Amino acid sequence: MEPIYIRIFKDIEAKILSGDWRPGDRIPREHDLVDDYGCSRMTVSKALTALVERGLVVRKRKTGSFVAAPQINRTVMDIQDIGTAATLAGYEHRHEILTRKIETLGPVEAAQLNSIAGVEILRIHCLHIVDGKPTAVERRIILLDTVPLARTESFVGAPPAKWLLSQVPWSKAKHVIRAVSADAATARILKIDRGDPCLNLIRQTWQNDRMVTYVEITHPGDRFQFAGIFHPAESALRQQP
Amino acid sequence: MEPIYIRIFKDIEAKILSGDWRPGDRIPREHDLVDDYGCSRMTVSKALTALVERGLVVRKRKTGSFVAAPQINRTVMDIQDIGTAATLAGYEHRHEILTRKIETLGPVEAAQLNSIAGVEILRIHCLHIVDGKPTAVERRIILLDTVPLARTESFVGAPPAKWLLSQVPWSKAKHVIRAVSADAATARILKIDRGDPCLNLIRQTWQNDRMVTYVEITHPGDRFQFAGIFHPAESALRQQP
DNA sequence: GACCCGCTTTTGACTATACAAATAGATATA
DNA sequence: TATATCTATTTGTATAGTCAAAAGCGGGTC
Repeated sequence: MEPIYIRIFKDIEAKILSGDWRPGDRIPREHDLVDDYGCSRMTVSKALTALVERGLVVRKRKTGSFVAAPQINRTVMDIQDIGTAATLAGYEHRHEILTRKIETLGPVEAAQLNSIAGVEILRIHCLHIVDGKPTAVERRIILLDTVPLARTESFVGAPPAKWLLSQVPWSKAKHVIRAVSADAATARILKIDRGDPCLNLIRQTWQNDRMVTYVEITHPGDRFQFAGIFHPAESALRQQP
Repeated sequence: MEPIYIRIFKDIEAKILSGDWRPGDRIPREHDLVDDYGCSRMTVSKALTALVERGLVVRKRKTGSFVAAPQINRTVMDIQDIGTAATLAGYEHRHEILTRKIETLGPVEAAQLNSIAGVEILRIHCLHIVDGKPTAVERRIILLDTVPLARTESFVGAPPAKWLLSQVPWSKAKHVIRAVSADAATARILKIDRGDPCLNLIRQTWQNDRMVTYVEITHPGDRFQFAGIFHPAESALRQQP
């Protein structure tokens, strides 16, 4: 028999991850959940505390509890929203959409992504420019099945990573980081020499086992690095500021 | 006024991070903590739950709660114990200590590491060989002040990363990941060509604001990558298996 | 309008207690 | 001796409340 607080946790998590409750939505008050589940407030509170810890919920006295804005707040992901990182470091950042087209996923790529051939995808190539210098090429595939709104999104206002994050909470992410030599096309776009070392990041994201996006980001080795400071303690205890 | 459960959390955390209570040591029973702090068992339990979440404590019915074996279980770190990663992937792994000497930290390096010149350090160069191929050069500095036992450790049995982990729990870590070209020395050791792309990882670790170690690991780009799958949910709820 | 005051809602911390589940160690049995 | 059974200990979940702190809201005063 599953503990009640875990049932509550999973129920709410499911509502959020499925997109049923969207970022900013208010979630039921503790008292209502007490009524719904027929349990004590401590039990509800335990579930909500875990959801805050998980990063899906924010709570505020008097106002209530809300679905949190999805955030890349853990693990490597911290490092990888180029725009935010650049802004934080005090640099000016802009991006250019190089190509943007709707296709169907071919069999080879489907196998590679562990997805199914024939589904509709949006393929985007995007260049990131930080401090006036080309700093990353982003080659991305978005599954239109999972994110239908992407079909009409131009990505001019916010780059794909940022836009996606505001649309879809992720439940699983896979990363690969490697060093590669620049191929001809990449070298031309980034204005570096062929063969120069590049930092290559691949990220694939799922929402409840439905693939959301696959992206490969290539940085010139001399113009970018991933950096992060980790205090493992911080996450466990979160006193209000 | 700080909540009691946070006081308990911090007290125990401090005992563990200072090395006062060592991995495997039993920590006071909940009932004893109740007496010590003059609070209810629920409050103690909340603190202990947070410590489990933080990864510092394991609890077991009937037997009690214990200081957890330090583990690299979060963030990028998952990926970076070469030996473990190699073994998991089914490869044979061994390492060779190339050089090992005790020095004092020079002013330039001290500034670079944000440490103080003149302190005694152990400098180690180490080669990692996976599946018969040289896969990483590790250049490491260990502060003998913080880790006195390192003075007499040969690192033949366990490579420095693993040995350190068993000795010192970390409270803060800083990472940098970049792509670089192999310099002459690195190329020779790794048996690659000068200029080949390499994945370069720098990690600096502290225990309570005392620096523990600084390490730079260089991988041939074609022979190594960091990969990881993240389920942000897992950490928040930890049901007993 | 600008400011202060108090009311009300909602979460935050905590208590004292109860019973359940796991299990190490002792005891009894074949 | 080996195995099954019991028991005591310790954590795990849950209850049903209390009091406190934050903060939105409205009213009154100047």
